[in-house]
Amino acid sequence: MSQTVDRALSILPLLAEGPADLGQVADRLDVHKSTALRLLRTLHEHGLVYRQSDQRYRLGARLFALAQEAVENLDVREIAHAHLVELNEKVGHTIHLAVYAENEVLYIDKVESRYPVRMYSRVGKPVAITVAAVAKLLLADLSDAERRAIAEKLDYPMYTARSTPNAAAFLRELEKVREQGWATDLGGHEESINCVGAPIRGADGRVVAAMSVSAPNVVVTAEELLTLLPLVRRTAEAISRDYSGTPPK
Amino acid sequence: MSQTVDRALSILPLLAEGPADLGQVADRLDVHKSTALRLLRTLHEHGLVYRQSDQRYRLGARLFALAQEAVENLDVREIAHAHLVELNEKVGHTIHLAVYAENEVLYIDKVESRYPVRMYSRVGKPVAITVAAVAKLLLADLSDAERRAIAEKLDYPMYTARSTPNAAAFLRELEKVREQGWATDLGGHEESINCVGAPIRGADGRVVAAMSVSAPNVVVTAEELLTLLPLVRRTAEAISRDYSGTPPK
DNA sequence: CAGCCCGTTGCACCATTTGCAACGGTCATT
DNA sequence: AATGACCGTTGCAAATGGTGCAACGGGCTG
Repeated sequence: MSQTVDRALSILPLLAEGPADLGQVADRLDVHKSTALRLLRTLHEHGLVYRQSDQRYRLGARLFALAQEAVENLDVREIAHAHLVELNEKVGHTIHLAVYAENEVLYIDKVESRYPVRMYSRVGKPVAITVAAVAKLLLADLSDAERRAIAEKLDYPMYTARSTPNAAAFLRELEKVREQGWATDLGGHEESINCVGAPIRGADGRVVAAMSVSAPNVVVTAEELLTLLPLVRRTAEAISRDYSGTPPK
Repeated sequence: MSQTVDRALSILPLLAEGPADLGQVADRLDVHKSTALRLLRTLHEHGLVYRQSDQRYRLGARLFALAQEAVENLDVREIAHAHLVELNEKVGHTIHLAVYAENEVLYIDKVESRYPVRMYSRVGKPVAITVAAVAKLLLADLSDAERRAIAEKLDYPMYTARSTPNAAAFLRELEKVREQGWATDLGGHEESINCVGAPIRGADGRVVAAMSVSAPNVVVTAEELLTLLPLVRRTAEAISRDYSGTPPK
């Protein structure tokens, strides 16, 4: 809608591919060098772009700060965190929290091992959306039409032999997840890793986030992991209650 | 330099503070609502901004993708990664890799436990710059003037009793690190956690990155951790050699 | 030393953006 | 129910701000 801003922002994904010099940026944008220069300068002032020693431009550090802050003020995350830590203390395994936004599934919190180090793993990346338990939970809640539309647009990489192979299988899986109210990923992403997950719902019953417990085969078998399901579900429900408890002020 | 882009980008840090509606954005930018609307729309199209159900705007998911990709094509990171994994297999503890850019110290890689999950911990945040071993290494390499300028601008939060208390102490510590060519953080950030770190240098001898090994007291004492120093330094040197080996093409 | 390439600057023109005013919807008040 | 306030949205005319051009200067190569 705004040509100038549009051009400026187009520089970012371009630089995401790798550093580029002024000429390259101007070419790719199809504008005059002087125009590209001014846009880059503005981006630079805001720290979104950074000039390395060979004069080429690269993405800047401010992006991290922004991404970080974006995740920090997600209210679900804040409310859920204490519960996740508590669950982690009980079961010891890795806990993930994820949301669905704008066609992407994002991990927004993770609790691992004893000391709570936050990790935004693969954030923004094609997050194994076809196999991850949390992804299934989040997508399962969408309308029929949406699910189908998304399922068809996706790729179905065979991470392992147990990965979801195609759209039809994925839709069936989503249907199942929708009905049973929980989801698993049994070696669908990495052969030796299993997950169990449950949805977190807002006051209106819609799924606002999803959580999962992951553990490698060598520590607990898939069957043993499944015995944690009631606990996981109870935790998810506790978070849901907390979350819908105080109406958004 | 470009007013329109400047205004658009100013919206991002503004939204980082929390979601805001059109009116608030327009006020803060000191422009007409219709102007703010157009800017937000453009940001939205690029996925940097996202509209939540109550019509307010928040930071978008694309920011994560960009931050992710930004870190992915840092060449030091790529070169170092294999070495870090190898070291991790030997010592078992958590390994960090960090760089200094634009007045910030950023973690750009981490290897923890057996399966290599990447984590960008506290990326973009005030990274305990006054106590972390990697931060000391990176800052120690700056010029005298730069070090002093930075040291005076910093805050010195007392995370623990062993945190660096003030600028003078920090400068002394940097001097020491500079001379000995390695650094530690002995309970300066979290009481029970110690780190040893070493610098990674480019062909010109300047420090381009820093790495560290962290372990909790309960697993190894500080003295035991220090016995790893030669190994850490050798790894850092190996990375330095790899890094300066092929001149930037 | 000449030639080339790249980043940079000042300038004049005109496309783009801007603020305005007016519309329509939602919500709270009376 | 009706009124009024508030917020997001749109079309338009004015002019500000962005654009491409041409020219400069510095670094590198032949």
